[in-house]
Amino acid sequence: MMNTITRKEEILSTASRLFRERGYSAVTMRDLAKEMGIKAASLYNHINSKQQILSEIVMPIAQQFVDGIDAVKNSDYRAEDQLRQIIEQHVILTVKHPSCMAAVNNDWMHLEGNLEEYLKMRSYYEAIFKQIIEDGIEDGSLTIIDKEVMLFSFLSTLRNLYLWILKNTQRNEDELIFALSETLLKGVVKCK
Amino acid sequence: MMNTITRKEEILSTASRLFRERGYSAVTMRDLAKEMGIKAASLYNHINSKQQILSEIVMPIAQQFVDGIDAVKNSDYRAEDQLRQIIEQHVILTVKHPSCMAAVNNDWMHLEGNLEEYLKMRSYYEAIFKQIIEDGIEDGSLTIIDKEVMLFSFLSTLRNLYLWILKNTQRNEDELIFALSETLLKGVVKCK
DNA sequence: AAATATAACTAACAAGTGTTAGTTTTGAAA
DNA sequence: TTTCAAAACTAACACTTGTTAGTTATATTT
Repeated sequence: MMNTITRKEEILSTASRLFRERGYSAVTMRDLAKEMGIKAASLYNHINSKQQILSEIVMPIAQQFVDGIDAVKNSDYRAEDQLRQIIEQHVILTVKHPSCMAAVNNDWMHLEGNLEEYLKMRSYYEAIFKQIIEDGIEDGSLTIIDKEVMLFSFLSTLRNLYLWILKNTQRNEDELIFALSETLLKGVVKCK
Repeated sequence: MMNTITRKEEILSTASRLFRERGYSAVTMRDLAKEMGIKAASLYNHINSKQQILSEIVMPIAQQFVDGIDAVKNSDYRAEDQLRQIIEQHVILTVKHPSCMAAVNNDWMHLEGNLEEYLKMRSYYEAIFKQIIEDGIEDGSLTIIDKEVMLFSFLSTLRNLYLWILKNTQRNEDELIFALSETLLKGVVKCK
């Protein structure tokens, strides 16, 4: 039980970086191998297919998001704070796996065996997110102009987070969580 | 001077749809041809290369965004309303060309001859956007927690707009502009 | 009807694709 | 030092890629 990085993990992390830079289809097994200093055929000692690489990058992250939003939804916080927790969860997972997040957002359509399962998880995540928004409307803490637009705006910003994190590596995680929560929840115009 | 759709325009619009659905690299010239009911070689009577198709989809839209934000910046409106105009411009352009917007966002890295030019336009656009935000801070209309995060959040939502528009074809354009402006500018939490 | 330009076609190319089979190297356990 | 499994290698496969050359069909103009 050691903490060493296996060759397979190395493949997954190199692949996720290349997928982010060029997209899944534009990365060949020879590209990936060259980046690791080996030959393409050698990759198959560790993985079964290119498809499997994508699945192993995307699916575990998708599962973590589903588990995370379930935990938030089942917590005793009020809706407004549940939204803050969702933001926090996004920041934490994205800081940990920025390139995997890119694949989740941009390369999911190239999943084959897991496509249906992935889409179900995605719908489920959005449905719970929407329920939390509706809870907030009901308890009176949210002024929603349009709850669909709000959901869309939150998800857009959160799904793009990996780009922000790759460009601003130096900045503090807690600061980001705070700034994002304030910006998304309270907006940017001074209250009158 | 007729208003008929040329075969080349047909190629560009079919290609942009396929690029949106599968990504540039995953769409072959044979896929594109089959979608149009012809053979791949026939495409070359109208275009010079696959690369050129991508350029002709991405570059004109990028140019329109640059021109548009210049017009906004040079207008006499106050910063807060300039932000509303940027949102409006995004909605209008995205409703008109949703699949092109997808290519601008997701396939720009596969530009070859125009990559540098594209990146310059993108940087320029973001710089002007940032200036408008700074104007708003200076004139006191914006309470900015973090202006970088604000810029990021706005751009993330606006760049994803094509997804919203493709899913909500029935909804009114002006309604969307209003809802987006309110959500992004004023946030979602009730003012105290 | 003849001529012409446009746009389709078939066939093929050279290069690149994911993947497999079989072989050699490597490095730790015996 | 020998043994042996893990992981690298070379070579090749069947297929797909963007693109070109040369030819035929289509439809408009003369």
